[in-house]
Amino acid sequence: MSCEKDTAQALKESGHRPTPQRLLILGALRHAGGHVTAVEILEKVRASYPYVDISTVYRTLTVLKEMRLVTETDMGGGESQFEWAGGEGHHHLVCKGCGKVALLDDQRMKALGKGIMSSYGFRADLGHFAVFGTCAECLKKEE
Amino acid sequence: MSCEKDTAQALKESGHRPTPQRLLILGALRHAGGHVTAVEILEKVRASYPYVDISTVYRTLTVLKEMRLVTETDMGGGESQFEWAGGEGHHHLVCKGCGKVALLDDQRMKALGKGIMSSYGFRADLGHFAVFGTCAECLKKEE
DNA sequence: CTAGCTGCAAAGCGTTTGCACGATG
DNA sequence: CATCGTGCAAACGCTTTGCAGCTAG
Repeated sequence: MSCEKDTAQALKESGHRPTPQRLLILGALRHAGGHVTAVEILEKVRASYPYVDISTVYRTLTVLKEMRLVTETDMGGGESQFEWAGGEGHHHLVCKGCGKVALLDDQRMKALGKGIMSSYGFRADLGHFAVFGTCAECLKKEE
Repeated sequence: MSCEKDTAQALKESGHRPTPQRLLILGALRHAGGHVTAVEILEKVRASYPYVDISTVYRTLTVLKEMRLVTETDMGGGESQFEWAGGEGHHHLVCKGCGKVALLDDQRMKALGKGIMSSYGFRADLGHFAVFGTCAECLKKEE
């Protein structure tokens, strides 16, 4: 796979060492295909490299966030969710009632971002967004 | 002021006792005119009633959230922000660069909420929302 | 050789919980 | 008087930090 090389290169160029731990963490993030918590990353990485520490995961995530390769989102439950920043932005409708998470199409958010930019000159970081509320099912139950 | 009586009434009706601590916490929230953290509430309350504990603040906030008198928002910094749910909804543009917070008008968000409802049947809780990004000033600096 | 990175352990932070005492209706 | 609420202290979960040893350039 060439992607491992690419990210190794990216790390080097920004003055960081491409250690095995970092590459494994990167791999875990890329193959997750969605959000993962720091602990989930740890578990995935430990499958092939058992002596990795949670602090290394956090430190690596900090580096990757600085490089804008990874995004962090707080979805309300105390733990942060991390995600590979490669794909198209996508957003979440988090139901406060049942905890289910649905996806929200990107179009609507892009339009919002454009509007904010033209009105305020503020570049909204809408690559990954969580909207809280109540889903259709729980709305029914409320009555 | 009649508002104290009103909230005392509201507490009673939902089966909770209007204790002095609760009324003080309510007052602190109402007079804050914006977001406050649990600790800020504690400090305000202690000014007139020194032996209040942070756990009481949290417990009261839980009750008030259930009664929908108060909203909670996570603005990224680890601490939650609480706010009196009386006024019009308002939203925040939080700059990741300088940490400044600007206001975003409600109209745009209301439109978003309507769209989400009609497409997904999901009632978005957009009463108080935080959008992260980069402000105009920091965008300039980036170059 | 001299950075930088790691694992381990311990601390930090906001928040929650167990418990006995006190206040409320 | 039975219940609910409180203060205190301790625990909690996620994240960060200090430190000594190791590793890569």
